Formats: sequence, structure tokens, C-alpha cells
Amino acid sequence: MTNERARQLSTAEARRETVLRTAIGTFAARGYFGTTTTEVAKEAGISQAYVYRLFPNKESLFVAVVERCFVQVRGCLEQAVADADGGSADVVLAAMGDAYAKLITDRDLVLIQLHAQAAAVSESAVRDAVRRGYAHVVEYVRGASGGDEHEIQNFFARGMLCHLVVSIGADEVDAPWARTLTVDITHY
Amino acid sequence: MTNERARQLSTAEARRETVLRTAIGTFAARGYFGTTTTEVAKEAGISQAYVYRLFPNKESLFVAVVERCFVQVRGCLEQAVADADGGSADVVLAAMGDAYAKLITDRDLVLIQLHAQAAAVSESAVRDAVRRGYAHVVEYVRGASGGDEHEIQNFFARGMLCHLVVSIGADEVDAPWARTLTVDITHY
DNA sequence: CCGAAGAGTGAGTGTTCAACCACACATACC
DNA sequence: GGTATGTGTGGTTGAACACTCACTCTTCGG
Repeated sequence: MTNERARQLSTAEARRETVLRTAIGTFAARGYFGTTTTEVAKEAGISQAYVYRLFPNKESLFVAVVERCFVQVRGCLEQAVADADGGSADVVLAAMGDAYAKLITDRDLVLIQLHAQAAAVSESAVRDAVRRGYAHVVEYVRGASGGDEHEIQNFFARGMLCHLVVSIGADEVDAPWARTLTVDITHY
Repeated sequence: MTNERARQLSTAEARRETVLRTAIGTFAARGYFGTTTTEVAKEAGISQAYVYRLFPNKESLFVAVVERCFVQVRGCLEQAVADADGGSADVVLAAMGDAYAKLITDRDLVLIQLHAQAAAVSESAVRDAVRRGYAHVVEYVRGASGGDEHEIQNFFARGMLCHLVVSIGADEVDAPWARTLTVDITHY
């Protein structure tokens, strides 16, 4: 019985990369508890068993996904700062806000953060990852914008509002309450 | 064989009430997907089978819990409005904010909202419940305070920030980033 | 004191889960 | 071409899941 096509192997590192990338979408859809490792495997095109060769357990996998998302967020903000080079705090924060609005055209990023926040309560490894993520991002925003405490805080408060809007799909609702929540929230 | 003590029966309505009250804490701890109906039953002091006599399924139970939480939030805001009777929009909103800060001394309320938001993505019944909840609350805040679009929006943005702070326990972290997020966020 | 209606449960159902292991196959180096 | 190393999977396991059913016990009206 001849092979129809020789199997092409990847390196474990490349596979991990694939899994991480596709698992963002998988976990985004149903969250940490609601997503099965079988779904993650299917999305990545490997067997469920191999997921456990690449990651020690489900929690580690999810934590890696969360960290990956924070990296993407930071990358997006850095790009915005580079573009709005040397402006005032207001200008830089506005540029960052706009860049973030563009970034979350990909809803998965918001959903992962939301699910991570929810899971953070009972899963300490997740909580630690989210804390590290915000520690990094908050300090970056502060350093790059030079904004004061209240400006920085307001920046993140608006970010959280974006997450609410996305999670319940408020931008798809045609009603005054929904318009109030979404007004001036840029969404592409 | 004599009974050591005659069993005391409740009405189904009273039991449902008990389950609803205790289930807030149960779902708060591990979320919609992470909480089992067995845990809910244990917390309420009934058999798991009887949970299904009182509620048609797990989703309906969770939706009922979410609705209950929104009722509590609204009740809290109404109380604040009654106390700050007839003030300007700023004053009324500040009173509401303070009342909410007091309310979420009970972290469970925040956690339910967070978990509901996360579950809203994949469970449409949950999404509808959250939408109804915000529809009600946003319109109430608007009507009671007379604030403009931006004031109302900002009120909710700060509320969302509170949720982040609570979920990752930022108030327990001694670091600049955590202080930036929590500054001026009243917490009792 | 009988009988109907409701409160409440023990013991399951089939399914699905995370995690594991023994093994097959591909590659690389000598 | 042999062997060591790494890639990848099928099959399984024990536990846990949501949900069901047959059944018992309480209450209460007549």
C-alpha cells in the first residue's frame, strides 16, 4: 500500500505557533471552561493527544494564548506611538485609542481578554497572566504618552467599555441605550 | 423506625428563591461553564435532581441569576437617587457611583456580570438577558440623572473599570500600574 | 382517614472531558 | 542502511457532566 503523499513534518516549535494562533479563535468563541482541547486540536489540524505534547495542560495553553494577545495589544500601541511621534499626551493617547479600535476589528482579541478576566477569578495562573499583561501595558501607555494618572485611567476605562460593547454586540442594537454606550467609541 | 425529626417542606417558590440567592455566589466563583449544577444544589441544600424540577435547565437558571443581579443593581441606584433627591446631573451621578461602589463590596455581583458578559458571546439567552439588563439600567441612569450622552457613557466606562479591578484583584496589588487603575475608584 | 397533589431524592443515563500511553512514522546524522 | 531523535496519532481511562425517571415522603382538603 503506497502512501498517497509523504507526510510533511513540522518542528514542534512551528506547531506550537500554529496552535497558539488558531487557539485564539477557539477560546474566543466559548471561553476557557467552555472550550475543549479537542476543538483546539481540530482547529490547529492536529490530534488532541498532540496538544498535550506541545503544552503541559489546558491551563498552560490558555495562559499562553492570553499572553500572546497582550503582546499583540502592546505591539499595536507601539505602532501608534511611532506614528504619532512626539505629540502631547492627548495626541498620543488618541492615537493609541484609534489604533486599539482598529485592532479590535478582530473581536477575538477582546473576547480573550474578557474570558481571561472571568477565568482569572478561579484560576490563579490566569489571574497572574492578566496582571502581568496589564502591568506591562499600563506602564507602557504611561511612559509613551506622559499622561497623568487620570488620563491613563480614563484610557483604560474606555477600553473596558469597548469590551462590553463588543461582548453583547451593542453596536448591532438599534436603541437609545445602545447608542449611549457606543457614542464616540470608534469602531471600524 | 421512627423519624429523628420530621422533615420540613418548603414551597417550590421559596426553594427557587433560595436557589437563586445562593447560586449567585456559586456561579460567581467559577462562571457559567465552570459551575456544575451539583455545586448549585449543594449550596442551596437540595439534591441536584431537584434543581431540575425548579428550573428547566442550567442556562435558564443562570439567566435567572443574571436578571436577579441586575435587579439588585437597579435597586441600589434607585436608593442613591432617592437620597440625592433633585441634585444636578453631576451630583446624582456621583451619588449613584458611590452607591455602586458600596454595592460591589459584594464582589459576587461584579463577578456575575463579568461571567455573564463572557458567556454572552456563545449563549444567546445570556446575551439577551445582559442586553435587557443594560437597556433598563442605562435608561434609568439617564432619566434619573438627566446627564448628557457623554456623562452617562463615562459613568458606565468607570463601572467597567471597576469590574476589571475586582476581577484581577488589582486593589490587592502594590504596584504603580495597579494604583493607576484604581485611583479615585472608591472601594469600601 | 383517605387520596390527590406537591416536595424531594437516589440511582442512574449516555456523553464528553482532560490527560495518558504505547506505538508508528519521518528525518538527520554517521 | 542503521540507529537515535523528534513528530504525530489511535485508543483508552476514570471522572465528571447535564439531565431523567421511578420512587418516597408530606401536606392538606374533604
